[in-house]
Amino acid sequence: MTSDGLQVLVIDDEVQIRRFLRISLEAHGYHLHEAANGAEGILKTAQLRPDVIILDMGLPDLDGLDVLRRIREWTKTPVIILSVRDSDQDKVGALDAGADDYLTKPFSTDELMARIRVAMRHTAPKEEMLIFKTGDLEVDVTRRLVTVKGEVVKLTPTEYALLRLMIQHAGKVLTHRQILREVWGREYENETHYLRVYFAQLRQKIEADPTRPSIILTEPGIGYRLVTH
Amino acid sequence: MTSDGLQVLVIDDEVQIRRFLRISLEAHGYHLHEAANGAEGILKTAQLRPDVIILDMGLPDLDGLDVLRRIREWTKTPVIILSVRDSDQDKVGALDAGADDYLTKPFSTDELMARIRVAMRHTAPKEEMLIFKTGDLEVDVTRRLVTVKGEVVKLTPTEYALLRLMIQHAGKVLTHRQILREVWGREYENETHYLRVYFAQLRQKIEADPTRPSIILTEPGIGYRLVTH
DNA sequence: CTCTTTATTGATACTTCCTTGATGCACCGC
DNA sequence: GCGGTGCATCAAGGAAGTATCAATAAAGAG
Repeated sequence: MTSDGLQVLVIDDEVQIRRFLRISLEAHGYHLHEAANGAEGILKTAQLRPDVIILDMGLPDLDGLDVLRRIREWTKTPVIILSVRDSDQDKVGALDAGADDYLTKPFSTDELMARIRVAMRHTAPKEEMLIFKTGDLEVDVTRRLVTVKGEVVKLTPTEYALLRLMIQHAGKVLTHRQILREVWGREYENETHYLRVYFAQLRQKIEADPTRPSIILTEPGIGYRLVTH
Repeated sequence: MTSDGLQVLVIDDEVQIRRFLRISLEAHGYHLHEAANGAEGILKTAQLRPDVIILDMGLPDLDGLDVLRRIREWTKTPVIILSVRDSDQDKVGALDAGADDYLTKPFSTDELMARIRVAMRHTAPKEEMLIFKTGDLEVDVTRRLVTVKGEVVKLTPTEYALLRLMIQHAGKVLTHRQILREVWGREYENETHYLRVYFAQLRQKIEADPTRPSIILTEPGIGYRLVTH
């Protein structure tokens, strides 16, 4: 379970609860933000775009339900309610107002963590097609598929890493040093011969006329550059 | 809130509970289906494609968790767990196995209804691939049935898990690491030898010419890819 | 418990890729 | 011209990765 970098916003006025949640959440690899009242919670939701919101119903300024409704006006970010109130009315009201879950205090850390994971699952991982194109070359980064004029081209791991790096910095000149460091590692910084060999191989595979490169250009004495059309 | 025509499948062996739920759910406009044990539940899930499943953990034939896992092999239909057990372990186990919610008996009708509505909100209107085809290969994930040129092929549990993973990410390259982590577990991440053995076996069973694979391709130094024709 | 199936481990032949050196070309200053 | 520098290309040997067979250990069915 890799929860690294996932942002959680806790909206709760009680310092102890926030501290408690900070310890638990950070132990599980989440990144935590805090808001001590409803207005701040709404503001930070808009600013930070968290992946999950944990909302206490008992806030000093606004009613928890109002906060939830304000948030639901423009985002579907999962909201997990914490509350001391255990009545059906409260639960149904919150859930129908757009909450994704409702936990009654006192709650167990493990259960909260599990329910956060459930909420995370519901945020659909938007799988966008990352396809880079220039001239006849097409690189589908999500599938690791390279085609030239529609024909699939087989690249070795190193060749692909090289092309990938050039695409990542398309248009910019990358120095010999930078390329060697990124693809081979710091200790290969002076092996400029590798570059000659591999750029030659790469051009052989992706350039229409390898002797007259149109995609990856040589910047003599500096490095290489992948052009964007 | 129009819940007309929405299909709910209740998997529970207790007649009283089923009757109770029938009354409550039909009063709210849902259409209810019943299954009295785990096997029937799995079968009806595949046949009826309900919009929500209510699953009791205490079934006569199978463990509720096993039923959940079987269902989760091929569909993301929301599952709400009912259970007499209230421990963190049970809750966390079920939620991490793919459940969307967990209610402890006795529960209130209103809360269950509200949580069903939440589950309904989460149903993404997305097309699921229940039978995967490529070339001569056909895999029915709801029945765990694999055929090549119409002939049924017997796969071991591990072989099937491997094939299913590849299908789930059809077209993409899966790294050795990813495959090992998903099929065998995190602690097997470096046992690349397993991949060799099992992909060889799998190809023996599903490829027309195992020496010249056309379905599962090797990406040397990276991993494997299942092609989509 | 015995028999059957499946998982794991080892050995070996094979393929692909990386690394390295040799060679030729182009450009520049002297 | 001449020698130097940087770049492109080719090819060979070794290193790393892969396919396959087979034997043993472990797990599951009856």
